[in-house]
Order: sequence, then C-alpha cells, then structure tokens
Amino acid sequence: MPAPRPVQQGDHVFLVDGSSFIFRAYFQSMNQDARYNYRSDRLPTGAVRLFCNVLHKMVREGVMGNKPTHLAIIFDKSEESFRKEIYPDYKAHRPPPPAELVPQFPLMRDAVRAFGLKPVEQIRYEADDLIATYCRIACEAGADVTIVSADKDLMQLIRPCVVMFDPASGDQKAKGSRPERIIGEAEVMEKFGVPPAKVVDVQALAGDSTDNVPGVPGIGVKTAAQLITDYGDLETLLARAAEIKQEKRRQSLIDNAELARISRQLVKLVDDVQLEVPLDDLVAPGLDARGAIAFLKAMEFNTLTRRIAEDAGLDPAAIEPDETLRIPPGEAPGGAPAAVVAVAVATPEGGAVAVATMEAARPDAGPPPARRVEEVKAALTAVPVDVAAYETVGSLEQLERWIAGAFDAGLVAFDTETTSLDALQAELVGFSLALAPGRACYVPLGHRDKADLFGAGLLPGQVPAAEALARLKPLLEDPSVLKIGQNIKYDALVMGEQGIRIAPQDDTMLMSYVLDGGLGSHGMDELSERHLGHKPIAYSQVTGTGKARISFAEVPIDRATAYAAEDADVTLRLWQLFKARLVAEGMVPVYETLERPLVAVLARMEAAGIMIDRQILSRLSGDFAQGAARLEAEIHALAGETFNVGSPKQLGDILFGKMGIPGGRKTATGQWATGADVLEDLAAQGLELPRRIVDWRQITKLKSTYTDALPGYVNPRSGRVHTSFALAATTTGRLSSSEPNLQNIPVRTEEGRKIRTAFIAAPGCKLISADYSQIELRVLAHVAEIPQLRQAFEDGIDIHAMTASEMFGVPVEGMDPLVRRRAKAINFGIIYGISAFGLANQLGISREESGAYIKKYFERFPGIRDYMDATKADCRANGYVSTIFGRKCHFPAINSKNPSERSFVERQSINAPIQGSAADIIRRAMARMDAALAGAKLSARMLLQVHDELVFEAPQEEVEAAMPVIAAVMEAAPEPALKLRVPLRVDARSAGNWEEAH
DNA sequence: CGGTTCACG
DNA sequence: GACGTACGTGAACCGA
Repeated sequence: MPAPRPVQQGDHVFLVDGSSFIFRAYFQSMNQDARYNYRSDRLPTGAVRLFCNVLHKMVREGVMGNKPTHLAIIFDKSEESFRKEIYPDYKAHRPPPPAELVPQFPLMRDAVRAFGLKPVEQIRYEADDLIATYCRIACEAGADVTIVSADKDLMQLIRPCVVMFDPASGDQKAKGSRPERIIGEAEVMEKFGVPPAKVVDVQALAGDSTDNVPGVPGIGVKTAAQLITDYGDLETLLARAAEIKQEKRRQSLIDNAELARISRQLVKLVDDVQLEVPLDDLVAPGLDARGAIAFLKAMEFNTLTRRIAEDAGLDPAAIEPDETLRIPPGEAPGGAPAAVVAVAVATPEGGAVAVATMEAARPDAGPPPARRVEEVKAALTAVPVDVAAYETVGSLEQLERWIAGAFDAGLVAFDTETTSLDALQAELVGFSLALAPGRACYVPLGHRDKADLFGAGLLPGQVPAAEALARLKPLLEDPSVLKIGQNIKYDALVMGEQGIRIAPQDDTMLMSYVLDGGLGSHGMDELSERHLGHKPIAYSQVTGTGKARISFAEVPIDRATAYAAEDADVTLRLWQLFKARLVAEGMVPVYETLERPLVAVLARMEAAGIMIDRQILSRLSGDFAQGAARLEAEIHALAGETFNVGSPKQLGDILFGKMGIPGGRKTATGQWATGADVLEDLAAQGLELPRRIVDWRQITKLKSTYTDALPGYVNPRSGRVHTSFALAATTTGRLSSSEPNLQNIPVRTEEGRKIRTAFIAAPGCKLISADYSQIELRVLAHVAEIPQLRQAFEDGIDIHAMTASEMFGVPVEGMDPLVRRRAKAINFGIIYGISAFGLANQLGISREESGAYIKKYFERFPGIRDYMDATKADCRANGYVSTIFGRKCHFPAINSKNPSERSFVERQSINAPIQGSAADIIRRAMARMDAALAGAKLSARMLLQVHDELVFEAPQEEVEAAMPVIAAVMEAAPEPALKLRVPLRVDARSAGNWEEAH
C-alpha cells in the first residue's frame, strides 16, 4: 500500500460507488455465455470478473484522460443505515439480491485488496454518504473529483470540481443505447430540471420508489422541479404552500409537509461522516501486479491475468494463485437439505445451486431467507394496489422518462395488450411498465375510435407506435435490465413479431408453478388474490363478454390504463415475493434450470411452426366423410330408426333400452355408458351395431378433430401451423399443447397414422423425430432401485419380456405374446399407481386374477412396493412429492377423509415423480439443444415436443450430422446434476413426413 | 357449461 | 369397510 499523501490542488480523486457497480456488473454478466460466469467449482464469479476488468482499466488508464492520484472503492456496509432510524420503511421493499450475486459481495472486496487498494465501508452509513464526505474534503483541498457511479442520488454532489462518470456498458462493444458518459451540471439540469444543489429538494417532493422514499403524493419530478424553481427551495415552498392554485396539489403539500421533510432527510447525503479511512490514505497505487495476478488466477480469469502479467513483464506461471479464496469442500453445504445439495452441486447451469449452499456458509449474506420473505410480504402492501395511481403515457418524452427509470431500477415488469390470445396473430395495442409497487404506466399505441366505422381513426393522446417501439427495444434487449412478465412467453412472441427480443426475463407464472404447483392455478388474477389480497380488474370487465365484447383496441384509454398498468404493478409485486420465496424454499435450481430457460426455447419453437400438406388432409377428409356416411346408413338400418349417432344418450337408449341388450353399465350421472370398452365387449359377443359405432366414432373423430380442423390453424403469413405450448398447465411438469394440440396427433391405428403423413418438412429439409425409449420405466428403475430392471436396461433386453419371465418363470426366448402383453400392462399399471380393478379392466380378466398378478409382481420386485409405500408416506407427511431434480408436485387432498378421493390422490402421488422426472429430463435436453446444435454448426431447429419425443426440421444435407448430436444431448440430459442408475436410450429417424420419421 | 368420448404420451 | 379407479393432457360434440 503506497504511503499516505495529502490531497492538494491539481490532484484528481476517484470515488467509486462499489455497491451500485456490483449490481450493474452482475446483470451485465448474466447476458454473457454462462461458462464465463462460474469458476470451475461452480462458484459464481461473473460480476467479479467485470468488476476487475473495469478496476484494472481505471487504475491503468484513468477516465477520460484523467488518471487518479487518489482512489477509493466504497461499499455499503450493511442494510442498517441510519436512515432506517429516521424512516423504518427506507429501502424496505428492495428485493433481495440475486442468489448468485450473494457470494460475490465478499469477493469484490477481496478483488479491491488484491489490486492494492483498501475497500472503504462504514457502519450506519451508505456508500453515498462516504462519497459525499470524501467529495467535500477533496474539493476543499482544491482537487478535482470523479464519482464513478450511475446512481442518480449522487447527482446532488455535482459542482464545478465534481463530475460523475457512468461506466454503464462503457468498455463493452455493446450497442450505443447507454454510452459511457460524463455527467455534469447540464446533465443534472436535464434530468431533474434544477441545478445539483436543489436536487434533494426535488427528490424530497417527488420521492423515489426504488428506495421507498415517500415524497409528496401526486408530485413527480417534473412538478417538483417547477415548484422548486418557482419558490426557491423546499422550506420556502412548504411555508407558502397555501398560495398554490391547484387545489389538489396545495392540499397534498399542506397535508404531507412533514413527509416531505423526512424525505429530504432521507435523500440528503451526509458529508461530515467521521471517516475511519482518511482521504490522504487512499493514494492510487501503481498496480500491485503480483497481488492482482494471485487473485485473478484463483478466480480463473485468464485473459486479465495474461494482460496484467504482460504489462508488468511477469510470468504468470511463476505466481501462485491465492488459495485462501478456495472454499473448502466441507464448508459449502451448510444446513441445506441433502437432496438439494446433491442436485445443486452438480448442476452445470446451477451456479445458483452452489449459491444456496454458499449463502449458508457466509455470515454476511443478509437476513436469513425466511425472514427475507416476511420482510418482502410486509412491504408488498405498503402501497395498496387499490389506491395506486397509474399514468397514461401520451408522449415520447414521457415514455423516455419511464424507460430511463427502468434502466435505473435495473428491472421492469412488462405486459403487452393486444387484440388476440394468439400471440402470432395478435396486433399490439399498447404495453404497460411497472418499476416499483404502485409505480406503473400504460402506453397506448393502437387504440381506435369506436365510432369510426372505417376503423382507421386512432384515438388522440397516443404515442406513435413505430417511435415508441424504437425507444422500447433497447430496454427490452438490454442485458442489464431484467424484464418481468406474467406468462412472458406470450409477450416475447408478440414483441418478436416486431423484431424485438426480450432478455433477460423472469416469469411470475413459472415461479408460482415451481413454488406452488398443485396448489391452485397460476393465472395472475388468482395469484393476486392469493398473495396480495387484491382482486385485479378482470379482462372481461374492460372488454365485455359475449356479443357485446369489444377488441382491446376499442377500450377507452383511461380504462385500458387502469387495467393494464395494474397488471404490470401486480406482476412486479408478485415477482418480489416469489423471488424471495425461491431462495427461502430452495427452489432456485428448479426454476433456473427447468423453467426459465424454456421460455425462449418454446417461443422459438412456436414461432417456427410446422408445415402441413393441406391436399393430403382434404383428401382424407373426403375419404372419412364417405366412410362415415356409409357407416351411418348401416347403423340406422341396424337400429331400425334414424338417430343422432353422435349422441351417447340416444345411443344408450337404443342399445340398452329399445334393443334390451343386457349387461349395460351406467356412468356417474346415471346415463348409460357407451364408451369404446363397453361397445368392444358387445361387439365381441357378436353384435353388429356396436362394432359400427366404434368405427364411426373413430372416423368422425379423425375428421372433425384433425383433417377438418388442422387447415384452419395455418397461419396466413407463415403458411405453417403454430401450436402453443403451456409450461405451467400440468401437475407433473409435463408441457401441454393447444390450438391446435399437436401432442395427440393419431399414431395407434393405420387410418390415424395417415394424418401424420400430412406433417411435412419444408422444401429441401427433412423432419427428424427423436424419442426416448421407455423413459418412465427407466426412471422407475432408477428411483426404486430395482436390480433386475437396471440389469435389463443395461443389457438392452426387452423389458416387458423380462418382467414376464421374472413373474411367470418362462424364458424370454419364444415367449407367448399374450404373456408379454400382460407383463406390459402390469409395467404400465405400476407407473400409474396400480389397482386390481384397473389392471383387470385393462386386460379383460377378473379382479381376482389381476390381484394375483399384482401380488406376484410385488413378490418378485419388492423394491417397487417399498418405493410406492415410501412415496405415499412422503406425500402424506409433506403434502407434496418431488421429482429427481427437486420439482415439487403438491397434493393437498392426500389426507382426504373421502376414501375414493384419497386413493385417487395416492395413485397420483405415485405417478407424479415418475412422469415428472421424465418431464424434467426432456426439459433439460430442450434447454441445451439449441446451443448444442449451434455449437455443431447445424441449423436444425426444434419444432415440437411430445412428452418423450422431439421433432426437428433440418436441411437434408445435415440430417445425418444432426441426429447423433440430438441423441447425445437427450441421453446426457440428466447429467451432471444426476447420473441415472440406468442408461437412457434415444431412437432418431428422419424422413419427409412425420409418419415415416416416427 | 358440464358430461362424455377419444386422440396422444 | 366403503368407494370408484388405472397416470397426465386437449378438443369435439351433445344437451340442458
């Protein structure tokens, strides 16, 4: 450390706001390739790396030609600022820092020391107060000061001897949305409308929602600036408040004078802190190259290590890494549950995981997660949703202020309003932004005059859409600003149509799904009621329903603002809660690896769509129509009367009433049951009519659900069919597909398979279908640890034949197909939570016989009964079961008094970990697929997921290269989080259509 | 809008 | 010992 030297005229003091820098660096790091963000032992280091780069540059080159003579890196000591003593809610609703950032706080300080500097921090004071104090002392000594920060709260310090420098994306090649810049008096005037000395007065009136400074309700920066300019300062204004003409404003100022004074105290920086480290001690070092290299090597920052070594003429290999920065292996796990640690330690994406453990090990990581959740909950309703006043943005200037606010906050809740639920057909009508609870706006773009019959007339008071979107794009694409949405895949698709990406993003619907899957739906209205105790304005309330329903474009703008801004506000509040809960409940790895990455993946798949051959479908429709007509005539003849063949009620009456066929069964509602199983039974007795009904039903089903309906889903712009995948719809973690459902395209019958030939590859391309073989049985073999099953999968033996062989003692060679079929049914039954009744039904045998099979099965595979019993007990004790990757499936009815309901839930709880683990595996494969294909220089793209199958489209010439890449990603999907005890196998085929590829 | 049926995994 | 059943989906159609 260099010797102290008094600051004097001509010196240049650099004051770096370390705390705000950390957050910036973190969000920036989130946008780069994940492997740069972790050390080889999964310690998250991305923010530290960016911090070191800038620190190095500052020491070496200075800023804007000025090199520092004195340099202080200043941090917030803790959250217990003296401001909390004045106003307990100060910074109260700050979300907790991202989990991956937490272990980096102490590393930042280590970095500062390694560069030969002293991190400066003082209890009770924020970094800003220390900066203010150093600033005053330096100016009094006649030196110049550069404050390195982007925090607007520091702007009050600017004066002739003080400038601010915003490193923003400074040394990145990033686009020019936020160039690095010097902030002087002119820039402060521009932002606050007053000179720096009066900034605190403006902030006292306008408040600051990110820090929870209350201000005076109804007064924003603009009004505040006007008032301060008119009256000179805050005290004069408050003294003469009675003179103000606008009634509401006058009253608000009179009522809230004290609040304004408190606010001023909160924003006014203290510049007479008793400094523990005198300014004179902070002499800028010549770089301590050896110390820096030891640190950088320990962090594994190779590029910067090399650069510094070169500059200093040192051999980096000769310098030992600083091993004190290694976390001893025994220290990490802390008190985390063993299961979580096991998942965590190995997850590649899961720096997050390493973090959960790290947090426990670091005493200075902030309040414990559970307390944090309570704090967030308490703060959430500080500004009730009901009374929040939302802003309608009617000018570009206004929009720019909100966008700047989002950049400052580093996060924004975002929501689009459109004319359609189909994102790819929807027209954008407006969007809303929320920056803090109660602070939200709506930006109308395409609201039309309802009275204008020609529909062209845009209502006045809206921002020109093209220009608004041009302003919005840099925000939505900026890596340092987190975009928060409720079902943000929809908004991503809508914005994608405008050529705008949304990244990075978080989704409250998915957070809720991870936290509370099985405990209710994850729609926003319900989440708001459940967690915020607030019922938001319903969509139908603004658009009406049924015949009177209007397009959102016709909703009056004030109504639209109330609705849309509230949605963004609610989304933001939910995010704060869920973010804290994910940490507290140990669900960060599940969210980060199984949910968050899937948003972009599915958006791409949906946008890609799949090509269909309409000619094939129309020909099939014709064939089916003929077949159905012929069958219908025969059915009427056999019945002796015409009736609606599609009516189960009429059919039941004819079969079991008029014709008096015995052995009918009734459904829950007392109607005659006429399902295929019943009709098949009757057909087996030699009856003609039921056979024809079954055939008729099959044909009409294929016609109405597929061949007739699919062409109607072709998007006119792309000429392809775009399904919508739901990520948060099932109780097990599976996806679902709708409009159209492309996960139930026929395959089991020959007639049905013809429909698959209509799903085709684009010209010059092929479809590739890759599916997991027996994935659920393999998962079962893994979780229940069944040695015979494991061995069979290891050896690649026919699993159903093996089961039959074990149970009935017959050799696999030359096995009776009927015996194998029974074993297969039992295997599936096991996965479904077997019952004698169900198995008997499936096999058409007696319950006694099926019960004997099950007994036999459990004798041969006792591990499976143990697994089932353990799973049920687990569910009863916790109310949920977990997949092998830690996804929770809640079953609150597990302890139901109703025996039938209870056994139903027990079967669900047995099935869920198996089905859900398989779903997790394919999700992991999907999350990695695009990067793997791109890494192999392949342009193949994923189009569909059908639970255990992925469908791709690839240029003909790369099909052979793509298939092994796809299979490898799928087969290795559980790793490295888990190594299954059984191998996974994937079969991949290619062809011009889906039928042949499958 | 609930019930029934049937397409898929 | 009663109770209705295989697990998970979405779409079409009927009939109130």
